[in-house]
Amino acid sequence: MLDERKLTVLRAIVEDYVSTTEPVGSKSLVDRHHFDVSSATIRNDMAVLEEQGFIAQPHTSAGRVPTDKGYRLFVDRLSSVKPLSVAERRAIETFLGGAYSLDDVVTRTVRLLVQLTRQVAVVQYPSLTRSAIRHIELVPLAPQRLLLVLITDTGRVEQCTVELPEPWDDDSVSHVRAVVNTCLGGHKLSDAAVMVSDLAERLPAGERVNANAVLAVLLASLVERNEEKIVFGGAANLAAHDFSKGLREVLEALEEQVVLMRLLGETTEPAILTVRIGTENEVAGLQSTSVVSTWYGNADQPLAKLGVLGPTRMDYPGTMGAVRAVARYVGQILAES
Amino acid sequence: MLDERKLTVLRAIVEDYVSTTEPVGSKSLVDRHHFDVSSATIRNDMAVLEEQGFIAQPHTSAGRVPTDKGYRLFVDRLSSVKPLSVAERRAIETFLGGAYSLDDVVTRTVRLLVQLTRQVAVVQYPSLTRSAIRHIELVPLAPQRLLLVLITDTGRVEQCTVELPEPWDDDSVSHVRAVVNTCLGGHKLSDAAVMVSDLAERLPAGERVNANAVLAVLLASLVERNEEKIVFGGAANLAAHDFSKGLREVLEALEEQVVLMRLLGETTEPAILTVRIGTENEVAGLQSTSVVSTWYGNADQPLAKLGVLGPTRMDYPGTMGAVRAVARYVGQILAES
DNA sequence: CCTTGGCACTCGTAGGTCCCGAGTGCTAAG
DNA sequence: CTTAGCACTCGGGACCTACGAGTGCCAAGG
Repeated sequence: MLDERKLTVLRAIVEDYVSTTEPVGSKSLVDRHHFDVSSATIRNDMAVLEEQGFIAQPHTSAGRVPTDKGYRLFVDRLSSVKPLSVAERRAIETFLGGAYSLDDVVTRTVRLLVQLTRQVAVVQYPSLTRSAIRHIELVPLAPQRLLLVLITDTGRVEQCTVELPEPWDDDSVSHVRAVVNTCLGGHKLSDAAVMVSDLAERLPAGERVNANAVLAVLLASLVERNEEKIVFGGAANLAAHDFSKGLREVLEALEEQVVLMRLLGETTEPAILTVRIGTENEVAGLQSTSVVSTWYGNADQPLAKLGVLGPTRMDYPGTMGAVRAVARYVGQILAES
Repeated sequence: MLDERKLTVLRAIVEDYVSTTEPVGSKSLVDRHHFDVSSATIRNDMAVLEEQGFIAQPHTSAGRVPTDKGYRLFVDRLSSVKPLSVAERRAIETFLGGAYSLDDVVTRTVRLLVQLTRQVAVVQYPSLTRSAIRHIELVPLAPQRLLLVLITDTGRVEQCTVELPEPWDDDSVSHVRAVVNTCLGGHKLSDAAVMVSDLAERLPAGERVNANAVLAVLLASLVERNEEKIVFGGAANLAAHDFSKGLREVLEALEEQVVLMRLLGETTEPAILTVRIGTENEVAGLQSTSVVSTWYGNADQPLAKLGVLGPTRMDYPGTMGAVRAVARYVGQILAES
């Protein structure tokens, strides 16, 4: 139903519109891309494309603009991910290589994506439950209060104060700390729950009450509350693309943790780029934006997701290239540490 | 040179303009505030106020708008900080009371300020150098690499990986950890530098090389790099106030750590509210905004600064009230833990 | 010297009209 | 199926006008 040329026309429309921001007409189309047919023929093709819902005209007598469905077809069949230049790759490598902690890696990743795509970047911290316990530290604050610090193998450091049912001396704390670390160290946080009963048996009765309180907080509050940690950057780039009215709406959505999570939530398989275009996006207020996202981490062990958000009129091949490249490097960097 | 009534007129102009967003004329002024003089008299007063540079007219024949100088006079002499309502105070108390970690306190503080003022909130983490060392943890990652975790009495937890000149076994690590903590624990980070030489003497020669590497990183990199940590929120509120052109500029500035720091940098004395209006602000790109900021922490021991940023046309008394109240509660919350 | 009513003047905004041109759809011929 | 030709549409810019809020000034009165 759509012959080769019509697809080429659609691709040309998308490319022109993305680069000029203006509805593209049949005439300028034949000029810019040297089609060997006349503008009238292109007009006929465009009529068909419009009938099928791939393009639309904003005003009766203006050029055509791609619809979400049109972008979808473009992304699926008419374009390929654009690899980064050598210079860009080297820039990523050196920039991310200089990171000295997980926080730093994440912050730099956001800035990198913002820089490369000139859009909004969203990066999730490695999932807690998918991480393994590297160390658990208990720092006494008061007789019945201590600071619980969890360090994972992915570099996350989460803290939480715990109120104890009974007073505790330093020796008990040290002992429990040692036992907890030998028992749970190296295990995934998602598996830790089942090992707790086992752990309690190794402790003298006098230490169990408090130890249980600590473990309860560790598994219930600390992990649950911090499981999803996510940051974004590049909001200034939204102001450039004229979002007409929606800017405030978009900014509001971005500042909601929950929304950000849902934004990346649909990212399905690891190592695959997910693209959600306009209304495909379920989040209200972001239906005039597109999201390109993917997992990062080792192929066999995905850690979390990252992505880029911009107007539906975005450079998909370029954005996809940047997201893919950055995700790979981040996975690499984190695997080393 | 400015009699009582002229000041009242200025106050009325500021208040009207802030609430209506529209230039205010002599006629509407006498209506809204029941002056017992005619509009002609007010006009004369306004002419004087304009001559002195406190107000200006956007177009030849429009009402008057306060200048930065006008706002300055208003803040200094014509208004007083507006205390929060009882309901608001209670809301602050319960909301901040539920925080379980420093990160959480800071995040909640930002959201609170955004909520209360409907503007942009900026909150600094407690200064590292002003904090005392509560605990230092060394987690071996590899024979020649370990993770250094610093926990301060203000609840900050900073991490950093350290490359060691020589391989280290677990016993050495434990020993050094113990010595470091007994020597440095409880001392201010700003004082820690001088104690390091003392510390080295307590260690066997074989452990000194690595211990020195760790301490160097602790004092040089970790503290320095993270000394200033600062977050903001409420960017969506900028979109509401029409910043005409400058929105992008403002957003860009806010995303720069350095700029944020300079923004609060001028906040002078603890317990005093600092207000910087429009061009008083040195940061380029934020010269059409005002900043209300203050220190938080105990009166005798300020921890860091927080503030609110908005258009010069802002509700100063209300904003100042919110900033002051929130700063007090945050100081209180952090003092407890 | 301050206040006030009166009045002419300014000028930005809103609404209306006109024209241009890009872009379209249709038709008839190749 | 392609193409040239042509009538048609309609958004946007240029231009104009009327309106009215708001001003500055002046001369008279307290």
